[in-house]
Amino acid sequence: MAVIVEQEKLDLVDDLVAQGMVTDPRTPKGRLLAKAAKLFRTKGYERTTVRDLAAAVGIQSGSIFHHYKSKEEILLAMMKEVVVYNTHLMRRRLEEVATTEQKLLALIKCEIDAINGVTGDAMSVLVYEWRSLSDEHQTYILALRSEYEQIWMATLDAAKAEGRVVGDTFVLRRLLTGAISWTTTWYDAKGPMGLDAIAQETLNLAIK
Amino acid sequence: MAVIVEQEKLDLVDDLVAQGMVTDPRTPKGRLLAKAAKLFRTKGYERTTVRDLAAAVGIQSGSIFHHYKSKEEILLAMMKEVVVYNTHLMRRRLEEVATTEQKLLALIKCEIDAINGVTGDAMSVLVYEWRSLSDEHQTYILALRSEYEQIWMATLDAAKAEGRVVGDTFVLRRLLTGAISWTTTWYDAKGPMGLDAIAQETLNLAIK
DNA sequence: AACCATACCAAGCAAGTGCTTGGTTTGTAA
DNA sequence: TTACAAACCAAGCACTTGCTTGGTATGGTT
Repeated sequence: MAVIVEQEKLDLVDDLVAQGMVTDPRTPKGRLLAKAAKLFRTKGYERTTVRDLAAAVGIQSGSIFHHYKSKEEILLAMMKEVVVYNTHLMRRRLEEVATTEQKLLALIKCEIDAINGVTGDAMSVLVYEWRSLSDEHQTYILALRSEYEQIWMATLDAAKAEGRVVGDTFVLRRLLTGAISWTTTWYDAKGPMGLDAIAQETLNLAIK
Repeated sequence: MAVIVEQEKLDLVDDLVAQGMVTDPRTPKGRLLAKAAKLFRTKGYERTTVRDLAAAVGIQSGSIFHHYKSKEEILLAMMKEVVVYNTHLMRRRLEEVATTEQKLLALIKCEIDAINGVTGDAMSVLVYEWRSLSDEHQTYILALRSEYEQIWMATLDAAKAEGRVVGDTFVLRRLLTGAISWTTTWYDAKGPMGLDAIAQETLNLAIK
């Protein structure tokens, strides 16, 4: 089962690579992006120099600019691709379940997975480093995320209509965003609690 | 009533200033610290230069180092003082109520207030810029926060004992931390929803 | 064999960074 | 008036930053 799920993710990556929506992680450019995500997450974007990036992939600092024309473009590409990938993944996962409660759990699982799984580095960067983008790039990423957010709101509103949610769904979504984003700071893959358990506890907060 | 509450805060500041635990905001050093908090929050610590800080308070960049011996020491002092202040404030507020539910609401209100009120700049910096501290200073601030966290855990455990909380209190605290911290990114003082209303919604998530 | 895009190197530049230094002003208290 | 600490200036140093330039190596295609 877990293998099937993982296979689904790989297929999705290949799909998106074929459509030119994300960078192939097996190319030098893709490996640079992955290393950059890891460094930006642990050290922060500003504290990470292009020399750090170059050293991490084993090239000269100037060679970075063969792949990206500026440091900020690396940040932008990273954020763009992680949003695209997780929006597509979420859509697929939603189609696999029927009830509103299951859909809500699916959304929560997706987001917890996104920020603690393979895309965790890029997601953390997306959440915590957006101020390092130029104003126009911030606006661009925000627009990209709007589709993702609409899916969330539709599901929460459905749950509200069924009486499973009390209070304002708008506020609820933002409280959940914070709660889930924050897991990146404390979740320990080697700890006793798995991601599914955390997702279940989060769902318990959201619904009655 | 609001006036009394505000007066209580001012008295607390004076107390802590008298004890040498926080910097008097009416001194040049204190004003520098406040401006630094605002800049660090909006631009980020790394993106804010000592020349930015100096310009904000109207002095030369070199004069910064008369007050603090390094840029990082400003960050450290800011974090230290905001933790001390809010821990003391939380203690006072807890003494004013009796039931566990009231205590929990008091904690939530305190934290939401801390991150969106007068100490909001410094609190946001505390939450989102801790990676810019050296390792030993990170450890130091973490230790400072432990008392604060113990108060939270004691209250959540009491609520759990009363059957008002389901699930693990440890996880609950971290989910709440994230939810509340994140409000800094979306709360709008001019918006329709007040801080008390947000606190109430947050409490509704936490307890049955 | 000729071509060409991809990936990279070696060297360095212009701008900006945190911080230092030696000296000056200002307010306060003896 | 004198004494002195707090607050600040003017100038600049040593270093790091993102990025540029002109060129080279490699592997696949025609």
